[in-house]
Amino acid sequence: MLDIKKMRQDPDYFKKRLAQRGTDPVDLNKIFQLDDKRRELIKDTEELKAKRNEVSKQIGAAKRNKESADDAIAEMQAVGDEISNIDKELGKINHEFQVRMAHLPNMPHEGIPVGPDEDSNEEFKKVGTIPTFSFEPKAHWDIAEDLGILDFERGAKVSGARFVYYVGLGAQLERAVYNFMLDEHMAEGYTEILPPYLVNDKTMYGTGQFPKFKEDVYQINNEDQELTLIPTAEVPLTNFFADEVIPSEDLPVYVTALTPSFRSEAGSAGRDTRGLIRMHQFNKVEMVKFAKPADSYMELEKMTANAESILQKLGLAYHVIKLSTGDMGFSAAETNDVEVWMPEQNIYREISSCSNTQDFQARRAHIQYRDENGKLQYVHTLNGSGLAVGRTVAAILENCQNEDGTVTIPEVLVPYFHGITKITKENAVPFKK
RNA sequence: GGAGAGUUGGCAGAGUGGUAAUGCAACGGACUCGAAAUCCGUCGAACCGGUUCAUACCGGCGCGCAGGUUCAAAUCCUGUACUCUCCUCCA
Repeated sequence: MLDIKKMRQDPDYFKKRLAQRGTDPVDLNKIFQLDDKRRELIKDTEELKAKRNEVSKQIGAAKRNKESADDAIAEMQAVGDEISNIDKELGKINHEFQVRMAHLPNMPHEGIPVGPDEDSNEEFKKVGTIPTFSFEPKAHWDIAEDLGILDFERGAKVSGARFVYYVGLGAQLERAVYNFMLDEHMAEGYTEILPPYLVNDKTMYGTGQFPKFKEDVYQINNEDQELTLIPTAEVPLTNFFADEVIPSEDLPVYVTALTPSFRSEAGSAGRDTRGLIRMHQFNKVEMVKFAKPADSYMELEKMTANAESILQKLGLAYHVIKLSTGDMGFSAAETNDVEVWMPEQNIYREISSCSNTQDFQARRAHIQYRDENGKLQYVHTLNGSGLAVGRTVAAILENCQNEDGTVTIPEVLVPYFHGITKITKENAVPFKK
């Protein structure tokens, strides 16, 4: 949620910057109109309420003295009607104002690339050596199905498209990868959390998924209760401190969690239909930070480095790009995407997205701290994947494949993989005799 | 799932229709070499609107939340969330 007071001070700047993310300036004009009307009505009703409070006090005094107050009461009846009329209209205006405000995306941070879509993103870092193969590298789904460690057919049988079974060393590899990631983040000062996977609407609103992006999620209706399957651990992690004041000596707070993420992928029909890249359910290790405003951009760089460090230790090539105004998510002010090299397609694929939302989510979820003067301020919240686990497994399978169809396990994962160094047809699925 | 109790300021805690006692804490001052104790004073979150460069001041709102009744609601009515206790069930 943006700050209407700041918007009022420089409407043209807000119009210009939000237009760069695709918001029609007409929407802003409507909001400013509503804000004017709103404040006018507030002034009117508050004046009447002040009068009513005044006279009611006199009525009270008169009654105590056993004097008649009938005239004043009659007068206040009329005032009361007027108040309730104005309040009714104010309620409508306010509601529309709030709804429109809630649909406005965050302001882009100064200095990030300006452009309508992903073509304007800027690569600013390239790390690792892109592997070369003496044979034609296979896609991870072919490698995995040949080994029997991923079963997309049975996933479809039991749940539908974009669901999968990990089997044997496939399941163990997934577990090795996320345990490795969690340990790495803990060493960097993150506190591990195991959050709820079902959250209420208020929580979804707090991080900015609602009201605008309801079609992207799975919802559960159980009698009178409506809950949403989390599309990312960012939602329960960021809302951990919702409606709270974080003691300033605790800042910055770093938390991390492994959770499944559930996404309906409405609108992605036909994209990435094979493999682990785009599933309705996938595991992700998420990092979330609560920071003082002055530190938040330094924290964003550190968080991006935490995500990168996982790939470095796994020996995977990647690059980092700064998302343009047109490609950023709704709540973000600035976003770094980390993309890992996928040999079969010969492209980098997103494996982490690290964002600073500044006070955008904190305003929605009411997450504050006290500054040096004891005044309440909104914290800045950051979130980033560290990393998408399924996509990491896919990247390992493709980058570490051998000509004979086996997969060599990155050294750092071996201790997390019961000492196994290679997935072969023989050890992949223990029940296969 | 059933029954009961509760939710008031940073904390404790009164308040059954007349506009939020009191105590602690906090802040300022006096006393003191300084501190403690004591005394005096200030302060009732956050939020919203207005005047102001700002400090500040005025007003609204404010007793879990949302409605309702009333000239007036912490107080009465309806709904609802959460916490606690007991019973029941359960991995």
